[in-house]
Amino acid sequence: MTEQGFTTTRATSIVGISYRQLDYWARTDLVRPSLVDAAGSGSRRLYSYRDLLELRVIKSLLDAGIKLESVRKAFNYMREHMNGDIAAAHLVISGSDVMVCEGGELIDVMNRAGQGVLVNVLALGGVKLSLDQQIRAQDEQESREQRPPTPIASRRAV
Amino acid sequence: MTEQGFTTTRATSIVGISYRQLDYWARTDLVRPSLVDAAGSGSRRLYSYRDLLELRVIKSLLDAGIKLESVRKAFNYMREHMNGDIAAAHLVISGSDVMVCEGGELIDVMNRAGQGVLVNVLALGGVKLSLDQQIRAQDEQESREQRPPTPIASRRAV
DNA sequence: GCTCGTAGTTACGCGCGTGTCATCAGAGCC
DNA sequence: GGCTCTGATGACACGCGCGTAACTACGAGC
Repeated sequence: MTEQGFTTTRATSIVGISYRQLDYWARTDLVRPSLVDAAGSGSRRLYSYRDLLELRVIKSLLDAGIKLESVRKAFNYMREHMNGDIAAAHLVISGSDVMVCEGGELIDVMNRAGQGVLVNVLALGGVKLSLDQQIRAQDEQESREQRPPTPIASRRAV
Repeated sequence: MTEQGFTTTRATSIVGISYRQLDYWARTDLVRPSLVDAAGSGSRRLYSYRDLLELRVIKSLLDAGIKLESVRKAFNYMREHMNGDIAAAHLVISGSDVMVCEGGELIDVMNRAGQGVLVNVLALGGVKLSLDQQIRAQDEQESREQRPPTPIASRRAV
């Protein structure tokens, strides 16, 4: 199921960002497609599920009002310190520090917030859930659009 | 003590931002000096202690990588919902929601983070503390510079 | 080999400041 | 009062980051 990888257009609609934004992020090394990278005009990028997860996390951070510059720093760190089990972890950003930690350590982190430093917390499990949900929704919609003949008419309505 | 209000230059050195930044914030209505606002070229702004507190909070948010746009929204809300006892409160920003709440409710907030939404937490007490500390430090330095004769020589060194 | 869709590229806009200079209020001096 | 001196405000142009619009170029699949 879910054929190998995601094209840029599928990625944009699943993650909820524009093509230009995704393109810009790829060019500026924020998230490069890990399956197939672009190789000159006319080639096609191909994103992995993991890539989508990262893209979704980034979108969450941006939506929460974090500057892209901070996001870049956070991901430079995250890429080195993530060993698989994303689901239960929390991403914590505090000033220039970034951490990925489990629920228990969270209380710890909150104490650091006492010093007058702002702390950002994002549960990665929740992000993964909503991403999966979105992928399923898109799959359904696509098969609904392709199987019943309802042919060109619906396309022209746009 | 601490004569009535703070001039812009004192405010910048206490809060730790540039004059142009403070000026920009005043012009764009982020933080206006509540004691004396500018009244044409040549006039002088005068900031209250409360203003400095706000400025410091804003700096904390920016240092943590929050976009100024989000900061503006947060303050529009905060100004309506702050009734004095800042010390024990936490400022919480989550997506487009802003809250000011006490320690107990924090656990509650952390649960919201489970949904895959990012949560920003800032302890206002800590901010106040470090602000007071900074003001004292500046006061001391100033009296050290003015009392002992060590006259023009030290100024020329610049 | 032709079309379609994606990548590449350039110019542009907006937000957030910064550099710079003219302008002007107020303090101090005469 | 009139004068200069100081230093803050106003204003305007500019730079950087983050995209977007619009157009070109090119590869893949029919």
